[in-house]
Amino acid sequence: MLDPKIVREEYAHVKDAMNSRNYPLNFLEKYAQADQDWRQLQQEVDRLKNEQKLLTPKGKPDPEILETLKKKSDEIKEKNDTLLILEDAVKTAALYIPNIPKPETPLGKSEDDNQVVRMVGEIPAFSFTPKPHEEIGVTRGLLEFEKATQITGARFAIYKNNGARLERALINFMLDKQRENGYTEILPPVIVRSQSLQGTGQLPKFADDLFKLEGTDYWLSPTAEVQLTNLYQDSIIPEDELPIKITAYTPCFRKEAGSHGKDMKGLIRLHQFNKVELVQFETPENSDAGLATLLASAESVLQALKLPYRVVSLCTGDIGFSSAKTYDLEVWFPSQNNYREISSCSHFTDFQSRRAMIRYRRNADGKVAYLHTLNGSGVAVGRTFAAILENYQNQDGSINVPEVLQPYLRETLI
RNA sequence: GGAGAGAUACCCAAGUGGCUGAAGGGGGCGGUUUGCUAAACCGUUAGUGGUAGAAAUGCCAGCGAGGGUUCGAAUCCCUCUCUCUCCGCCA
Repeated sequence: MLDPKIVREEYAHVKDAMNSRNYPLNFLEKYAQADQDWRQLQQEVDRLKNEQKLLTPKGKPDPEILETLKKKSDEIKEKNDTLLILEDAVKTAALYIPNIPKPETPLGKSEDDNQVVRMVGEIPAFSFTPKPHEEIGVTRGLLEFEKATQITGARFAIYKNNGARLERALINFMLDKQRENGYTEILPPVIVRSQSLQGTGQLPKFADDLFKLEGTDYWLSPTAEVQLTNLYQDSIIPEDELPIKITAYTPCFRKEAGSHGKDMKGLIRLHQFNKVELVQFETPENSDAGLATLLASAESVLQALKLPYRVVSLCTGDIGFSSAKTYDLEVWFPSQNNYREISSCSHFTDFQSRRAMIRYRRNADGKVAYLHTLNGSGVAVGRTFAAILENYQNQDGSINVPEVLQPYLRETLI
């Protein structure tokens, strides 16, 4: 949610921001109008309520005053009904307006305008044609897709034997790594309620991307960002406790609506996947530095695994709804001869903290203010699994186990 | 799943229609006393959300959440959520 004051006072700037995102202006316009109407009537109703209060005697009112009070009450009731409708309109409209990109976010219309910030690691040279991970995984008995389709449906996978062990090793490795990086480990529920999804920005606009449990207000969480960020919903944190850095491994569930036919093979795009998530709460002064820390923490996983990757700064047309600035980490997939997203590290400014009411008490003046939230994958486990299979494959189909995983897996070759 | 009890401010707790945005206690903060500490005593202390304002400050909301009754609701009615106790079931 944007600061209402900014929308009122810097309307042109907000409008530019929406344009830079290719975001239709009608949401903003609708909001601005509703906001104006609502404030006007709010003042009117407040005034009437105050009059009513002043008129009300301490004990039982005499008949004459009672008449006046009744009239006043009717007037208030009528206007208040309208006010409630307007208030609802303002609140709803506000939830559909995306965040304002930070000035450093490159301008651009689509992912083609994203900027590669740096490339890290060396792309492996193969003396043979590298196979795609789903082929290696199935041949090697690590993955099974057909059975998963029978049991559940398309876009699900089964990990088997050393495959299951590798996935588990990766989860443990990543959590340990993030603990070294200063993140406190959390094991949250994977089911969340609407309000939490609204707090982080998935609802109300992106309900179609989520699985809802029938007959309840429960949803399968699409990312632990939801649980971790909402761990502090509706709270006021003393400044001394900041930054708060937390991490969690969770399964994530996404409908992948609108991506029919895309990435149908392998582990790249599933309805259920494992992810280690990083969430950070920072003061506005420290949040930019916080994003750098978060990004470095995500990168540390890929560096330790010696997977080649690049850092991409997403342009205004490509950053997510809630984000003001996003770096994607993209890992090298030899079979696709391309980089694929494995982590997305975002700066949300006070957008989520306004929605979820996450505030902090400033040391300087004792006042309460919205803090800044950041999050990123640290990193997507399934895609890391896939990247290891592809980058560490041998001609005979075996896979070298990355050195840092060997203590976890107790194998050097699988 | 069955039966019952509860949710009031930082904590405990009083409050069944107006003088209560809230008694009392604890805690916190300030002070008196004191060699220091403790005790005692005196004083003081709701955070928050919205809105108007350059600000000082004003106004409105707010007693688990949402509705309703009433001129007026912490108090009466309805729905929901959560917590606790007992029984049943279960990893």
